[in-house]
Amino acid sequence: MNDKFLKPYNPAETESRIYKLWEESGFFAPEAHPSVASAKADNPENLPIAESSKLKAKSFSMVMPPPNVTGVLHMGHALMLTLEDIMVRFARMQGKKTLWVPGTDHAAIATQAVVEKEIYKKEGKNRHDLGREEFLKRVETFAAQSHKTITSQIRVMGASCDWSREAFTLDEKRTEAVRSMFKMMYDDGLIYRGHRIVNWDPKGQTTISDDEIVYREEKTVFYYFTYGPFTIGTSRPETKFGDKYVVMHPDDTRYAEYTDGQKIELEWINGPITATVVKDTAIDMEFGSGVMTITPWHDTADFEIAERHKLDKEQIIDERGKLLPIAGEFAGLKIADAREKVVEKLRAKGLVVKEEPYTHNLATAERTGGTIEPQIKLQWFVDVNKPVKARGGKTLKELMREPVAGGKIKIIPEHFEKTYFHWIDNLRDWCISRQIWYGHRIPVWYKKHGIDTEQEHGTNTEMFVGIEPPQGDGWEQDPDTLDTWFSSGLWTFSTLGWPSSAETATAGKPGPESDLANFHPTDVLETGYEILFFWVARMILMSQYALGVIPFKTVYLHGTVRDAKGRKMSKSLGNGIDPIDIAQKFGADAARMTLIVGNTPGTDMRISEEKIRGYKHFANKLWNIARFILENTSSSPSHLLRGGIEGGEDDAIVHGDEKKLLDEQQNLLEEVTRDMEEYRFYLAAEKLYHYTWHTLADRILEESKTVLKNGTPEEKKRRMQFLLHTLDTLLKALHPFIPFVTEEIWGLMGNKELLMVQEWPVATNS
RNA sequence: GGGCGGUUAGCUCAGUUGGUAGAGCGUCUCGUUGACGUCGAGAAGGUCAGAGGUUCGAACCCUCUACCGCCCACCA
Repeated sequence: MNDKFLKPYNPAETESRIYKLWEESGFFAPEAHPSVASAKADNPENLPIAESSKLKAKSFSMVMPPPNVTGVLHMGHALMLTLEDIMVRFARMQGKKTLWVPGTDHAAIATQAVVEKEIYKKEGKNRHDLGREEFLKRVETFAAQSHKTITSQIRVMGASCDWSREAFTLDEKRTEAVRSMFKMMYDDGLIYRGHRIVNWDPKGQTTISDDEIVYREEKTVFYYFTYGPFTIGTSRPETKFGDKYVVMHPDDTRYAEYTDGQKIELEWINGPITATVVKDTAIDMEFGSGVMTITPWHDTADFEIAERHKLDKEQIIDERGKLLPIAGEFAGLKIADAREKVVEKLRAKGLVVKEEPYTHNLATAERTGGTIEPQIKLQWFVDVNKPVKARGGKTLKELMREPVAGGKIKIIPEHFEKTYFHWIDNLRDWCISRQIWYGHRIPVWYKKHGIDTEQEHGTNTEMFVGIEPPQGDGWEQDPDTLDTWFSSGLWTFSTLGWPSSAETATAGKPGPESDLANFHPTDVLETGYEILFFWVARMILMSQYALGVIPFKTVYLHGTVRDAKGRKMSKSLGNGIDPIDIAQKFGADAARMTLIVGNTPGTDMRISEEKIRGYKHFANKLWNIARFILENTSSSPSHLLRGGIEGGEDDAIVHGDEKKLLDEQQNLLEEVTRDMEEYRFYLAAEKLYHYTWHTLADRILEESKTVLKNGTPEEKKRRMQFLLHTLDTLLKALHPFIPFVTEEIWGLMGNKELLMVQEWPVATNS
């Protein structure tokens, strides 16, 4: 027996050494990367398991949700890595050709916001002070540093991913993919440019998507003003300057005497105006006075009414949140200041009817906290309702909905499918342009042939959409960048060689030897439920559209990791538990076990250091079990003892007590295997934990003490065979969950091959 | 306003197709230092949120109610 067993298990001394061993073995890579002829990554056929397994031809693939290069990993990442690594190690031990592609996400707006904040804090400068080029340099430096930290942290957690295929959402290959996709969608008429009302974040100076909005409850005042013969209600007096349409429901008997299109002279904020009556069913007769004026430039609902009736739209507020000249004496004022002053003036004019307290939800930007000010802007959109010829005339919405509705994609837990459908059914066109600098610049170039009347590009501008910049002089690239989810939507196939591998193929089918052919669709997509819409839906959209296939067969959604009190872990609360810290203190195995046991999919979980400490003890318990077994079997030649279990000349073990114990063990393993195949890792882990501690250690080892002391030579031998066999088996079964300590023990037992590529102890169907 | 989830032992949570409730931690008692930087044996502790229904039988299925949480939403 190795002397190491005389001391308690020491994860800190063990884990990094073991990871290195794995990484250098080349077994993380299922086969040579098409573009990398690394000596370490070209030996899949040497996988001991691949030789013997009937499942040799099967593959298992998964892409890692790329962590944002905004800093460091948190517990949520640790959970993700653990779950995925369990699936991957399980598949590998089943003899499947297993690929797990790691990567990181440039996370456009999130990363830019972090760097901007940092620069402002240190130097008091904003990005415009630095200029685009210099600023991007800073972001890239930060991202590179962050990338380095993150990839080393992924290793700490024990993730057995294929580093030879690592990707970044903003690297060269992914850029090619993004541009190809943009062009493809543009050529299909799915991407268009238009004046639409968008969510403008005055603080971040950019457009954001509907999904990046968070609503905050705000107490304000609801005003009733006299507007000619009407009383109108509003919570936003400062936008009312341009209001020249007064809208009511066509069925409202109170206003039956007014007709659609009727002109009315009335006194308003800055003097007399002519208002036009509009009848529209969007009006809620019950709310306020049943009459409102509209501000199409700064309100989504108003914009839609204006579109329906072809009304004029005027901008009242500028991009910085200040009033424009249309506001007369109030021009240049900030919204908050203007509000009071406008009310004051109206009050002086005797036009204020009443004021009442009012609570509503204020839209704010998730990243910057700025109050969203809707604006009409020229933006790029993805049309989700336009039939796609190449896909049988189905719309993107339908392409997203169908595979989930038809069961081709299974979401775990199932109830999220409802949420998914609800989201899709309410989906509007996706605004993909962002006025930020960090990200994929929109692959569109403009050339002016004259002066346009508008500040933006108009009819005198030629436009070029392509993968490479156009030839010739005078072309200028669109200054905007793409929504980060546009590039992450391609992740399942942009990481597997699309579009270049697709080009070499015929009839739209990827070349036979490419990663795309071998590994796409991927098997599982594992991620947090909070990005079901952002990401999962977009991946389905992109893959269904571009390749005509689903991106993955199963979506496993995990919950949020919370602190012991159930609060979200956050920097501002300072209640975060650093997974790397934990791994150093208790071992990555302990952290993994804590994150898995009892953690059902889609449900939030709480963790605390005490919990993790408990699982550190588990690793040590296993360590001592091994020590006991090795100590008590070392007197006999181990090859003799091991031979017995498989039958052979000496099949003593299948008799007597050991037979019962073996059956019990086999039943447990079959149950665990079923749990693994059906994604109940929380149960599998718990059952193995329980068996190890309370069946093997507490019961079997205790009984064995007597047998080994007082039994006949035959009984002793049988018992030793059983114990060694059990240790072998249990190490294999526990390996996906606690890979480090099991690999370490396995090695100390004198095994030459790595545990990570041993065959799973139970035959499986999948 | 719409949708979804939760409510099970002091705490954190399981309970896979309905068969009179389980784990971890904690608490209490006893025992252990020749596998165990400790471990073991045992104990206490739950009318499974409430009400009604289906069933031979319900934590689990159906209806309603209460409370908590989350997501979505353009009521000016």
